[in-house]
Amino acid sequence: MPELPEVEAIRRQLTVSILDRTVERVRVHRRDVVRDTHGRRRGRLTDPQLGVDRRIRRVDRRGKQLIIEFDHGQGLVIRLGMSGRIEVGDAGRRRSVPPHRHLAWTIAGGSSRSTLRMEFIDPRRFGGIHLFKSPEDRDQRVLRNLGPEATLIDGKALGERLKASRRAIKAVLLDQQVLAGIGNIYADESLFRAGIRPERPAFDLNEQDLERLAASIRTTLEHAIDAGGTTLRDHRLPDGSAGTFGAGHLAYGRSGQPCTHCRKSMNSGIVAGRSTTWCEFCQR
DNA sequence: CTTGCGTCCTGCTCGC
DNA sequence: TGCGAGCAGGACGCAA
Repeated sequence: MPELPEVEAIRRQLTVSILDRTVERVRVHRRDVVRDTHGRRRGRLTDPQLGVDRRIRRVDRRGKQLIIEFDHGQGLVIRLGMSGRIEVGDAGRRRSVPPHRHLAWTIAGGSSRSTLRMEFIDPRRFGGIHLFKSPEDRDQRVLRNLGPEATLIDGKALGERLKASRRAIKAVLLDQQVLAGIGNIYADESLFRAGIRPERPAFDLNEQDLERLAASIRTTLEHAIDAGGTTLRDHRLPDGSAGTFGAGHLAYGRSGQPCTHCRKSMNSGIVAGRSTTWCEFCQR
């Protein structure tokens, strides 16, 4: 589930807990979730690559990927896939090991703070961790094909990205090369809020449509970030709390329920190969 | 260039 | 109550 808002909410919490702290050790419980700098799943993994004895100097995000950079320039690009999450807690506190925990970092607390444990957990394993050896390596290799951040898009830039595409607008919004960060939930939410049908060909949108769509993408994502994202099932913030934006959904998951605008029943079907919910009357 | 499909996985929900 | 089918936030690769 993690789309941009979920990952950004995770990033903000992580910044508070782990930024500027030093990694003491790492345990790899499932090495095939990690891709080394050659993109291989079974290459050698070394402590320095995973940040041991290094200070965490940046916690960033690009689209749906979380980025942790250490003070020697190496770092991790974490993709959460469908079911991935990052958990951070007090290392001293004993508790049962969560199932599907693939990596665990122990992070020093410094003079007056407690030692932390940060874990990567991903039951379905659609997610994974890509190692990079420098910020340039990260941008050129791991994050190469990502479009501009969805939070920053405006109507003009969106129009340029769509060009004369005949693809359904929803398919285009889901394409990370066009726009980075939108997934199935926020595609439906943004299109509903902009009053645009998901199956409409991208080239059919005029300037005004594009402005409305770009604006609804930005505001929908902002509100979702502030709510900690949407927790349908798996998404959790690092401290274990859930995102509450689900209560604010106007489209996603509301099939058969009344449209919040015209009160008629919301439609659903498959668009761009994904389950899609929209209002037949309010979206044109 | 497109779309449409299957694939990678686990686990939850629904209908019989 | 039990069991299997279907479906899920994502992203690839392949065939047509």
